[in-house]
Order: sequence, then C-alpha cells, then structure tokens
Amino acid sequence: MTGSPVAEQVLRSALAIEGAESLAAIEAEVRAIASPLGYDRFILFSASAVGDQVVERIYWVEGDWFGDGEDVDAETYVRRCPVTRHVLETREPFFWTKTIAMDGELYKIVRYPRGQGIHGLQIPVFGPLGLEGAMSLGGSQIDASRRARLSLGLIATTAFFSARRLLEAAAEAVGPLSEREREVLSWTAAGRRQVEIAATLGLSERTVENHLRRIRKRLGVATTPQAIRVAIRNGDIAG
Amino acid sequence: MTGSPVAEQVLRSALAIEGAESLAAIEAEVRAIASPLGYDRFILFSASAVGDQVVERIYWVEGDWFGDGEDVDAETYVRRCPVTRHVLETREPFFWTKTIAMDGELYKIVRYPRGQGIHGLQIPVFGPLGLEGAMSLGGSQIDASRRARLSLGLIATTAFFSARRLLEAAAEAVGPLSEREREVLSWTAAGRRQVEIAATLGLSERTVENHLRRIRKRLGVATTPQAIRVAIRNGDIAG
DNA sequence: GTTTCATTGAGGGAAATCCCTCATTTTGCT
DNA sequence: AGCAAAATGAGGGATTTCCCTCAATGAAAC
Repeated sequence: MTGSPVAEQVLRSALAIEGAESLAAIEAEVRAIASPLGYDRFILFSASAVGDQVVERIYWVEGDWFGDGEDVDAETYVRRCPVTRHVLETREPFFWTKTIAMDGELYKIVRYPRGQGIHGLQIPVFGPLGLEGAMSLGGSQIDASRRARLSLGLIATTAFFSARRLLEAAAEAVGPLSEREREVLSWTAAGRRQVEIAATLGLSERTVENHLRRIRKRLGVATTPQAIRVAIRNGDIAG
Repeated sequence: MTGSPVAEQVLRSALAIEGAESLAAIEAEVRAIASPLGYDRFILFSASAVGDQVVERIYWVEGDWFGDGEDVDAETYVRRCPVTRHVLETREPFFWTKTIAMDGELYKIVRYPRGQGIHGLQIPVFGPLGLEGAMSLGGSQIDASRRARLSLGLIATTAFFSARRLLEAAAEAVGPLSEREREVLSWTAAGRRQVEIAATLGLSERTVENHLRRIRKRLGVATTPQAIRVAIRNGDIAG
C-alpha cells in the first residue's frame, strides 16, 4: 500500500517511546511510524476486562474518527464502538473495516481489510492482570500486512505502558493486605460465605463485606473470585 | 558487547516465528537473533503461579544452565530457580546475574549485568489471563542494552505464543473439568462476570451459570471463590 | 439402539454480593 | 497530642449470583 515499515525506525521509535517524558513525545513517535503506513487516526486507552465498561481511561485521541457533523465526543464514540468491545474477546491484534451502509455504519472484523471505507488495526495490550489497555489505529488507505501489524503491535504496546506510566503516576498506589483482610480473604477462599465468616470472626456481615470491598480495591480487581487468584499469586493467601 | 541487533533481522525473525510450523523452526530463529548478542542458553515455558509451582510446562531448554557435574534435570532447575520466581512479581523484562559464592550460587536481579558470572534476561509473557509464560536467555558475555532487551522481548513473546500454539494444540482434558468448564472458570478467575463471559463465549447467561454450578458440584465446593482456589490447586486453571 | 455425558438454554424465586456513603473506635507512629 | 491507617459497623438500594427443576441437542460409549 505504502512503503513497508523500516525495521530500524520501528526499534528506534519503540526505545524512544519507552523513555519518553511526555505524552506528546509518545504521540510523535507513533505518528512517525504509523503515518507512512497510512494510519492517520489514533486512540490509546486503558481498558479492563471487567465491568460492562471496556474503556477505562482514554489517553489519546486524534484524527477524524467520527466523520463530519457527528456530535459525539471521543469518550462516547470509543465506548460504543463494537470494535472496541472486540478487544475483550481476542488475544491478538486484529484488523477491522468500517463501511457506510444504508442504515448507518457497519463495522466488521476482517483478516485483510480492503475496498472502500475506513480500515484500522486494534491492538490489545496485556499485563499481569490480563487485558490492561489497547490501541486503535485507522486510516482510509492502510498497510495491513503482517509486518505492519507486528511493527505497530510493538509500538502500541510500548506506547501504552509508557503513557500509563506518565499519566497514572500516582494512580495505583495499592498497598499490601492487612492482617484482617488476609484472614477474611482466606476464609472466602476456603468457601465460607460472608455471613459465616462474620460468625467465625465475631464480626458483623457489614464488616466482612467492607473488608472484601477494600480487598478488591487494594488488589485492583473487580470481583472476589479474581481477588482469590491475584491474592494467591501475590502470596497473600495460601494457594 | 557484541554487535547491536539488526532491526530488520528482528522483525523478519518475529514474523517467521509467528508462522513457524515446528518448534525447531522457532528455536532456530531465536538463536539467530540471540547468538550475536551473546546469549547461548534458552528456556521457554508456560507459567502460572500455582502456590509453589511457577512453571507449568517447559517448551524448550537449551544450553549449559546447570554447569558441569550438576545432576539436576531441567525441570527441577527451572522450578527452583529464584529468578524464575521473580517473573511473578514483575511486569517487565529484567536482567539477572548469577555469581558463584562460597556457599553456592547467588542470583541477583540487576539493572545492568556486568562482571563475572552468567548473566541473563528474563521476559514475562502476558495474555488475557495475566502471566501466561516466560522466556529466559542467558550467557556469559551478553548484550544487556535496552535495545537488546526490546528486541528479545518481541522475539520471546512471539516465540512463546507460537510454541504454545504448536505444543498445546492436542492438549486434552486431564482434569475432572471439561474443556468448556475450564474456559468459563478461567474467565471467572480473570474477573469476568457471568454476563460478560456469556457475551465473550457467545452463550446465554443461563448457560454460564449452569456451567459454574456444575463446576462447583464437580469440585465439591460451595462457592465460586473457593472453586477458583481448588481449581488452581488442581491445575485445572492457570494461577 | 440405548445409554451416558457434554453442552446448551430457560423459568421463577431466594439468597448473596456489591456499591455508594457516612461514622465510630482503636492502634501505631511522630 | 495529633495524625494516618486499620478495623468496625450501618443504611439503602442495585446487581449478581445461586438454587431448584426441566428440556433438547449431539457426540461418544457400550
């Protein structure tokens, strides 16, 4: 489609992104790699695989994602987009195509985008807790080769972690679990219900519930089952 | 230390690994990239933190990891190694150094390995379920630049997923849980709610609920959080 | 051909969990 | 003493999970 990505440039940009001290610097590097490949719109966001909410926080939006006359803001658009939701179901970067049908826009996940419309590449980013973010790149004439996908995958992954480092500096100050919290969680892992744990420890059900909520918050998870896994992994409770 | 990685070669190898049809082909590509950087021993394995057990399955071991006269097998060595355990606690590739002290071997996680001894790079690999595997590379004279780390990170990540695709293809159900049940439980451990899992797997909420109930019954537990722990213990799902 | 089991789905209702906020007491630390 | 964090508890409402039963399909086993 356009020139194939220059490998040297890709590595160099990834390193630059890794050490970037501002979001603008990250954006510039991404553009430098993506533009020659035909991508001219970008979305970078943190995501959690939990809750109905896929998108957690948008780090960067750029380009004509919405078309003229659309009066949706970036947040709404990204959150509603079916392509965005698809990151929950995949473990690999994927291409998509948006065509204008009679009854509105039609998104499709495709192997190789071609033909009329806006095409794009969506790259999920994974971490210790599973899906942690994603980057979307789009354009009307894009390089959709495996090589481009691999290159942009590296760039996007690096960009996400770097952007998060910059923007969520003081966000996740999660401490370790307290003694009481470990105790409650251990009983939970042992199959006890909140009311039973309350009786065992001589607490009210409310307190047990409050402890569990605080535990989830601390561990940065959404559900108690997930808290069990994370706590086991962290060594907070016995596996 | 040695020549810096040729970016073009890195991208090419990553693509080759991605499409590889045999483990040997993957190994060859990794060697081609890693050797010039001074790495001559490799371990590739799937991982999960099941209590004491970090390593799940070793895909590939090569090189002089153990020294002469050592009569430990690869499994034991990798499982015992403190460096291996450290992948549980990190979200980034890291360098380590092994020095021979009077009272045995001493491993240290370092920013830039130098001096005498064996040095290495450990690269955790993440997926939708969190930590899913890792690759260890070692050598006595290694390139420990950020550039090398980034390049090998890409290579290792690609290699892991490709190797798993090849080797776990015919993995059959060994546990008491069926394939579908394991799948549902894994997503639960990853923090998904029933309705979300239903959407992801294309099932009705009812079906997911039924699966979970059957899982609890099979494992002989009362609650889903407990099922998570028991399943992790049994190795039915990743820790 | 019959039986078994995995997989899928549902109705209806009970139980449990989860979310928000607010408040009190205790404990550890400077 | 004074502050911060842990630990405790509650109100009130929204979601989610759980439990019972019932049922249809398809594939594998006998």
